[in-house]
Amino acid sequence: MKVEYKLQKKEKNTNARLGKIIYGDKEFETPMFMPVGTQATVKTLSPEQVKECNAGIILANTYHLWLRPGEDIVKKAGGLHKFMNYDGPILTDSGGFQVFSLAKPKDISEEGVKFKNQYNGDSLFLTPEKSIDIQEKLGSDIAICFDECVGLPATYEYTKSSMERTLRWAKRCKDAHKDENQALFAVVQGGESKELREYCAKKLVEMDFDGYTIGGTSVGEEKPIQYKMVEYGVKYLPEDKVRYLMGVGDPIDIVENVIRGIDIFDCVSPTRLARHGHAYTRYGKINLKNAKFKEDFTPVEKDCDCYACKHYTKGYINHLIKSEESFGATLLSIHNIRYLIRLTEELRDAIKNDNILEYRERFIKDYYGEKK
RNA sequence: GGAGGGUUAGCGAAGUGGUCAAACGCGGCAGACUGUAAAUCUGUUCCUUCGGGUUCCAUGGUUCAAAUCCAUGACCCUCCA
Repeated sequence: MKVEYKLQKKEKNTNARLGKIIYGDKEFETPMFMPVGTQATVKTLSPEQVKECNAGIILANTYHLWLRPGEDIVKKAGGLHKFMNYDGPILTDSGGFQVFSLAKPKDISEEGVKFKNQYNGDSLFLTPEKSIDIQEKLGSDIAICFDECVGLPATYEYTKSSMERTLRWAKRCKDAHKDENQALFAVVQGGESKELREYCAKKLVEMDFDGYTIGGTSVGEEKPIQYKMVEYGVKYLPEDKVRYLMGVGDPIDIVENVIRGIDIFDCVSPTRLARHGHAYTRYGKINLKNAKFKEDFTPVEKDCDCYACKHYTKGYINHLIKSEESFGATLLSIHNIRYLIRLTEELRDAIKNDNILEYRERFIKDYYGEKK
């Protein structure tokens, strides 16, 4: 089902925006956080648990589902929604991040990117057309143009030529894309360069996509650089189209980038950190594996409304994580996802009240201040 | 009663004269993690006032030097009576 974006309100003092994603008869407010479910599952959670966190869109991955179980099988199953039993909107990433995380520079050509199947060693070749074909077969609601996510540091020359190729790939994706029920978003690249980011954004807007994403961040850059990349990327994007910052999910980064005009975020960290025993809290990140929590029979966060905080204690979760019981990862994933979604809910309120700068100040004081 | 084998750090287990404060695994204690090659990875784990000190069942011995060789004892395991 094709999603639609409506801008509702702009915050008075910043570029922050309140909007909504319309999905059939359902509506989801933005800014929003999308939980990541790479392999057609948000790791350790059932779709019911994901929804209980008040999640809207979730993200799945073209590359992984291409390799396993294969897009034809998902299609045969009735599409991604039926396959994984999720009736909310689903976005598929194009495999562009895997160009960064899995492929070597020599594997990338104008035509596409060579991969080695990690499960059986087969040679694989992903192209813009192939990525779109897979995403159409998967039946996601939002497809992403195949891009190259460039790691940092990178030379200006490489960043420029890669970005130009990403633009050509975006055109090929648009030409290949046929499914009218599926939205297609394009990725702004251009590394740390103002000139390249702005150029890329303008060119993509000329091609006219359903939404735009800022890519090439969350690759290990310093925070101020990330914020600049977003500012450059967002500047020439149309107001009536949704803006998604790919891979970003550190709480402070969500606050800072909402202020800069981002509507959607995704990040693996709430679920990965959960599996590794960490929890986000208003007063910073805590490691539930630490011995000091063994006899702490209070919830992870006392005023959190998530299932884990309503029913379980730090001491119990410490026990589960130390015993490698998967329920520990489930509880912390629920908490961390709910934490980030709650953060976006608070940011939406701040936009409604035109006091997002005050919100940021309070957030930083709490999150990075003296630990309680 | 006889014949073998064994006892090493919190646990399991290497090491069989010097390069051994002693591999490795587990456990413990910490740390990292940003469009998921990640329920993974890294550090650390006898004591220390960082000079050093005290270890490899116990005691005695051989040797310049012993976890390693010898003697005796304790305990454990297997087999034979």
